[in-house]
Amino acid sequence: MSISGKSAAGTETARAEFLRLQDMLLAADIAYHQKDAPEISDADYDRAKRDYLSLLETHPDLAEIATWSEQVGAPVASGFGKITHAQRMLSLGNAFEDSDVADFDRSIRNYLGLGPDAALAYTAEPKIDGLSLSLRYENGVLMQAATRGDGSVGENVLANARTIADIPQEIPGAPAVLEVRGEVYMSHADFDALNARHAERGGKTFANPRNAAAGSLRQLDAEITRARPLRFFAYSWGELSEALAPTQTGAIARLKAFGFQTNPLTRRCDTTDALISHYKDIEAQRATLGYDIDGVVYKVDELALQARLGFRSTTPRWAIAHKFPAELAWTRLEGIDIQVGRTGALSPVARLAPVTVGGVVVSNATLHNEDYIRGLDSKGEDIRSGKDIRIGDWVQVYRAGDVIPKVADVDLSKRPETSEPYIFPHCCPECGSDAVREEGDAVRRCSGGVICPAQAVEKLKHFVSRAAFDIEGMGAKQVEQFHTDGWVKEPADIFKLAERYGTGLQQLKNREGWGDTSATNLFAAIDEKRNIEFARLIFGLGIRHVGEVGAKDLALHYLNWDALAAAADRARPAAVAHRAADEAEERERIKAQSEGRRAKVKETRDAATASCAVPTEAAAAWEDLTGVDGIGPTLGLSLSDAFANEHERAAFDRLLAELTVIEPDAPADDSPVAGKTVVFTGTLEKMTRAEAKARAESLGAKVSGSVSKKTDILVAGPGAGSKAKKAADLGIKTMDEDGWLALIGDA
DNA sequence: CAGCCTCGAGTTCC
DNA sequence: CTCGAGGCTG
Repeated sequence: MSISGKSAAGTETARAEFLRLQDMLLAADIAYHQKDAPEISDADYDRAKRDYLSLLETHPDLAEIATWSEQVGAPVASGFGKITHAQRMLSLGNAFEDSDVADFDRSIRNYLGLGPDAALAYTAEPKIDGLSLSLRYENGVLMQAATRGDGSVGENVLANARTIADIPQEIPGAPAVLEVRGEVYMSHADFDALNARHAERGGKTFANPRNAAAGSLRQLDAEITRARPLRFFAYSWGELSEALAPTQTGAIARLKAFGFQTNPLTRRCDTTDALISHYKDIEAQRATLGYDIDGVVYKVDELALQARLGFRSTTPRWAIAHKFPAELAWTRLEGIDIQVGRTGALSPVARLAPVTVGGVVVSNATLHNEDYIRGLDSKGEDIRSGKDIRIGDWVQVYRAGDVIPKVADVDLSKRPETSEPYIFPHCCPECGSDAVREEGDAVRRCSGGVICPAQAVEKLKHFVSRAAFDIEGMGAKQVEQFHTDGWVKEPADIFKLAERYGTGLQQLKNREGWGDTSATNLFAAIDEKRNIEFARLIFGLGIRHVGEVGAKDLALHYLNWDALAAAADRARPAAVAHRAADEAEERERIKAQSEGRRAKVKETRDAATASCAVPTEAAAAWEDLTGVDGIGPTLGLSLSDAFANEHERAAFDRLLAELTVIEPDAPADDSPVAGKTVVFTGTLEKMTRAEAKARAESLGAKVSGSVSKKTDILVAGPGAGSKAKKAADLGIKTMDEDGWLALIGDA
């Protein structure tokens, strides 16, 4: 089935062949995704896909009649280029209650140092339920259209954005660089018409306008997007070569003048009461707006204040989304399954009679943990007026944040008489080991450790996941298959796959789910990751409490594997002593409680530590480890345990033998205060303490509350007292607020 | 030592 | 996206 002809006659043949392949792929997708029953073998599917794509390459005109595109789950080699946002596209914090809005206002006033009665204006606008899009204009010409992606890197859907009537192609008189952000959405009327059209032709229909908009915007063929009635509201901006206006309100007016649609329900509000009242207004109009909204967004109006407030790790401090109450649905709870996670956590999942909630059919929902089923929260307080959840119950389901299905409530009047309280298993459903719940812990965990196959599989899934080794073509399914076969028991085995089983690929090729291409691609993808960044390696190990951020912190501190392993080894005696002290303290607490007296915490800890005789070297290594920003005793202990466990350590060594670790660059110092420890004391007149801290940290400085030997700079305002004196005694560089601002170039 | 913020680990559906 | 818990700040 090789196709190469480009002659006129060849083109006719190519066209027919193209349509044949397209039908085959579409049918196979439907069979696979909707009926869960593949009609052709994966090898045939792979071959058809490859031929289809190569035809499309040799005959670009075929794009006009192309309707098949690779689905989610296929290798990421989609037709869209990656775009790194000049300014990150963040999400918003949420408010559900009026009191959350009051908290939002209070924390802003705190941060800015404003009293409760000082003037502070906000804007309020409907939150459109669509997809956000960032449009970049250079010298007034639309150059890029990027989806949000993970917030840092999105996809360029420029060709598709150009087909949207609400998006101007050119903006005369725009700043040299103008990034406009807003929401792509589909109106109810257009959505209904589109689905009717699709249904008529026997095509698939979309579950809701949001999915329809998302599916339309991500078409590889812009002509398909053109036929979809997408719209766009502008509400924000990214990089700008010049400011649009001094206020949010003014900036939105400018965007409107540039030719964008802006939401007519956007209002400026002077008080939180005005915000809430506008929220109620919008909520009342919700059904007649003609498009989906899921709440109201509040923003600080003054842009200078927005700049001062800045951002937390994932959300701006100056904006919040006040969400409408979630849609609810009732259905029957048919069963409760227990899943075993990577750390051994047993999580109950509700199996539900399928029900539509918020435009999506839901048949699974999380039940969180043992206590949640019983009707208790983490503090042991009643959350469902005493009602537990039982199999057979009529339960109320909603999608938390309009995404994750949750079981919220139970209808006791419909409870079967024969029903009994659910008994949470006390042993692991996968390996049979005891499942224990530690004091004060909400989760029950399988104690099987290395012998539990479920934990092993989940650890492997974690290892290949996006933030860890990110091995393309090796997803959950493949990991499960390889593990069942006994080919991959631990991460190191992944790198031995080709050598052990791949000669000629014969064994793999004959398996279900594997074609020639996918096997070759997989081995290439695996080889690619033999060179791995140190932080990804640490994260990939799956040590409890060591997540993406903790792994990065450790990588930056220790720089290479040997240093990390040596630190863990050296600190071991101190780690053991720390745990002994913890346990002694726990025993003392229990004893003190039963004797009705206060626990002697400090004495107990000291005694326990003393009896362990920790060498100074170990104590120093432990101090160094737990002194890393964000690394405390819990994480330190967990790390120490992993390296001290001989099974785990041997597995680490086997893995390391397969890899070349890319070590991080030593921290750059492009700012005069990078890496310095700074203390602020006295009254600050040009900024609040929170602001000063956030600004210093953004420049790579560490801000501390007290002066010590480690302090590099003391910034002393008027009224500085003991700290200034101590700094003088220690000979620490001291400056006033202006000196600091000059140093960091913020004068 | 309490209260905040961030992180980790869990989850669903497309 | 949410919850719980770890770590840091005031």
